[in-house]
Amino acid sequence: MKRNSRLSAVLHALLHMAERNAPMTSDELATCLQTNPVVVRRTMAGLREAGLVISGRGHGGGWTLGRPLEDVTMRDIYTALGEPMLFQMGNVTESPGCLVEQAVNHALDDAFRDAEAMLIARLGEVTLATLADDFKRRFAEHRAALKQPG
Amino acid sequence: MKRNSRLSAVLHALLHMAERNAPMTSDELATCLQTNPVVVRRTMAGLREAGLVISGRGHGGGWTLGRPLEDVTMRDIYTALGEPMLFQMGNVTESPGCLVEQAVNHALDDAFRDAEAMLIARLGEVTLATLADDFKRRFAEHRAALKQPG
DNA sequence: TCTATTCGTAACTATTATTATTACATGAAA
DNA sequence: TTTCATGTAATAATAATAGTTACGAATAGA
Repeated sequence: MKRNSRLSAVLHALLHMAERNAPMTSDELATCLQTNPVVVRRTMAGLREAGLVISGRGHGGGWTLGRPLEDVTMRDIYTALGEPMLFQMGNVTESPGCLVEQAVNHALDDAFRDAEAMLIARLGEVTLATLADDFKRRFAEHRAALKQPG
Repeated sequence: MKRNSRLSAVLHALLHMAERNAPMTSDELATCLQTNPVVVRRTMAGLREAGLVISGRGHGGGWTLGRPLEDVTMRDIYTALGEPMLFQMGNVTESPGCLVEQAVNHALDDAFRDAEAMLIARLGEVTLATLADDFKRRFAEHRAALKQPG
């Protein structure tokens, strides 16, 4: 059931970075995300190009956020990742000669395009700050639950 | 770029069946869809269980539509296919212990769930008859273009 | 300068999901 | 009873993704 998880993985990484003042190394992030440091570098490369994160080499190097949490939406991240296909099901042929297939593709494209537009708009409404606040709320609840069990 | 194409393939197949009065064999459908007859049988099995198509064995056997075109929506087919995942990107962990990951998953789940609901609703609005009409329109246009070139 | 560290990236391997194929059993019609 | 066609399990091939190894380049500190 585990599919392309880059978007959620990246969000996860960025929030962990936000919790810190110092740069996080690819190794640390890889441990957080339960993956490989090279995969981290590969994924973060797109974000670096978009200015969302900054990387530094050598001693004290690693990954830092490049913009305030309020200024980065999930859509920005989606874009920086190269706008990967959101849908599992695509059309088979790009320019089908079969008119039956054209009719099918047209109907599906319409529906999928609208849903995708809606999804992307939603991604644009949520900033990293929103997510960080949600995390803090969960953290507070978690601590309260520990203090007052039962 | 070619992903799970079952929905479009099945629609394609059903419309070809609608154009005929006799049953179509798995081999014929496989040729239409540029795939393998066993894949056709496997895919159509779900539709048969849902009563959307009827299969017959032996001489004169093959696949026939089980309901009028007006009574079958794209959503019915989606359901008969076992409601496959529509989205490429899922969350990594189902019940993550990490609170950061919980916050991320929650936000993504919200957005994806809404988009999925919208898409499924749209699929429910389009019947096979709609698609067949669209095909006929395209066919008429195609013939007109052939008669009057330039 | 030398060394330890850390990213950057190419090349390769492993894993997983999907699709295709083979093989054979079952059922129906001529 | 022969021929045709589906039903389905088992297996192979393919493709997408993720993981690994290896090494170069840059940076900071001794």
